[in-house]
Amino acid sequence: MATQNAPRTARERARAELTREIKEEARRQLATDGANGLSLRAVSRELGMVSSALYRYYPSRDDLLTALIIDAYNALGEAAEQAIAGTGTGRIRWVAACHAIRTWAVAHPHEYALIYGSPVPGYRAPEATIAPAARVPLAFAGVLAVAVAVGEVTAERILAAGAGPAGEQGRPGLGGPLADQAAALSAALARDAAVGEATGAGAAGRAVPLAPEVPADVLVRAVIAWTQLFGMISFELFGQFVGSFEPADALFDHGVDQLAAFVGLR
Amino acid sequence: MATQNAPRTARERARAELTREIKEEARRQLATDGANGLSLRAVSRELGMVSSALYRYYPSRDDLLTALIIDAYNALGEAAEQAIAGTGTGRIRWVAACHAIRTWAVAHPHEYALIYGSPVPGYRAPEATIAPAARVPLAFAGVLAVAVAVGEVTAERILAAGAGPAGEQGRPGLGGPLADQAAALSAALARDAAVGEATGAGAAGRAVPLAPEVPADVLVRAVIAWTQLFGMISFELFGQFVGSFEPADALFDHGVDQLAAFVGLR
DNA sequence: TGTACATCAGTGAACGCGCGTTCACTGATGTAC
DNA sequence: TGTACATCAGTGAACGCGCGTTCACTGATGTAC
Repeated sequence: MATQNAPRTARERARAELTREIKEEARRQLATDGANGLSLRAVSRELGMVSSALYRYYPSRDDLLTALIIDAYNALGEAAEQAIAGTGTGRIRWVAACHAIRTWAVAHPHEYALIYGSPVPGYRAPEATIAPAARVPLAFAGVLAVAVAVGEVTAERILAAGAGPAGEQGRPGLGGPLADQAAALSAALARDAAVGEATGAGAAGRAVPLAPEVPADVLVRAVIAWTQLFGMISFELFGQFVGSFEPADALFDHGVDQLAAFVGLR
Repeated sequence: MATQNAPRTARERARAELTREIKEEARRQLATDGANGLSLRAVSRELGMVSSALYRYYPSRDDLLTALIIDAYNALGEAAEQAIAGTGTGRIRWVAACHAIRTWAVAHPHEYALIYGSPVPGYRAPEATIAPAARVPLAFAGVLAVAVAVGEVTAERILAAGAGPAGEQGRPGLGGPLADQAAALSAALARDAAVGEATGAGAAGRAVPLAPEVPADVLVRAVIAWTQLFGMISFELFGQFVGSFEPADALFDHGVDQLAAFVGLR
């Protein structure tokens, strides 16, 4: 989508400002009442305007929710991208991205819940959310692609020898001390991986594979690490660690480290 | 808590039956409207009774929700326990539990969301949910404890040599080809692990460590695998895989296998 | 076995509440000439 | 620079809705003697 033009008139400036304030207040309500408790009336009340005035800005409650979702995906995506932007080895960048994601999530637990928690019943995410949602997976895939290109993925963790452009299948061939751990990919899984881990294309149809140079089994390991990252954050934020691993800092640091190694990053 | 006595009188039978029906209908509504949409009025309407009648069974909406949460935890816990009950190596039992958990989650996505999704805002889980919530982690810990006892955890993955009762600390000592992967635990993490991974004691205060014979670093790896398992299931059910790894069967099988190896189970 | 009383399930009306959304309106801001 | 008209932001009243919970009540079921 094209970038918003800078507001020219006073009206446009006021509109941009109020749009910002509406979302800000809505986020505040998200924190106290959750996504289902988000109410146009409450937002307008808090802003000192009449509820019907909000309809000049968002045609319905769901549209406001969509705006919040998009903002959240973008904020998280940007956090990850910025963490990666600095120099460093693939592993350092990977780990930095993981930490940036957690930091954002801990700072914005309700926005995190909005995008990674249980779906809001009755709400169907429109296509406009797809691209922002893809930023995080794309960021990880980018790190991986570079790391593979410059030889920063430990060879012994890539099975099936050459594995080439990872297309058809990554068959055993085994070898190395990690044999049992690095099981061969099933045909179905190799196919999924070949299509591209992190396209995020979703409803819009499958997009191009984004990291075709990354061997399928490395890509699959990255996906596993990706799910672990968000599993850990969700457990932390949603209270599954209460009484055991809390605060979760030490566990998180260790887990991220372990899974970076698991992916093969050095 | 003591087991419910079998109903003696017709009244008691009718009450047990209606209680069951109320929860059944409530679960149905959970599936269509989510936890926040659960309404006593709607439930009673569907059961052909007046809304106030429900208050003979549950003193408030939140109490009904609590009952559903407890049921869900118990159902999931039982699924895991039964999968484990069969004979087999530690690894086979571990993997079977993972699959049983996913199967249940896929079959009951809304109950899964209730217990592992974003917390219901304004709802505070009472203590009665703690024990049922602990069943799954306890089940995994049990598998692990047995596996360690009978020597089914691959030695090279246990660092710090003897590591003994895992109490004080699991210090490096490194060795083996997995050196970089099996990083030393930080002091904080070793302490957490020593207290016991899966007590689930939560608000009730920390319970006894449940697997003191399991080396701390193995326990921590198990926790990492545990978070990965639920991360993968949540991504599948909450729609993060849309367009890429769907259906997620192949990815799930592979991930579970990889992380069982990661834990050290053979 | 039969009666008297206590317990309990379910009724129906009512309370007070907040919600999303529509609509005809007023008055301020912006634009074309 | 000044006027005439068009655009747009915000108002206030109203619509119809569903919710949780309370309360005094009726009538059926269970219990003690």
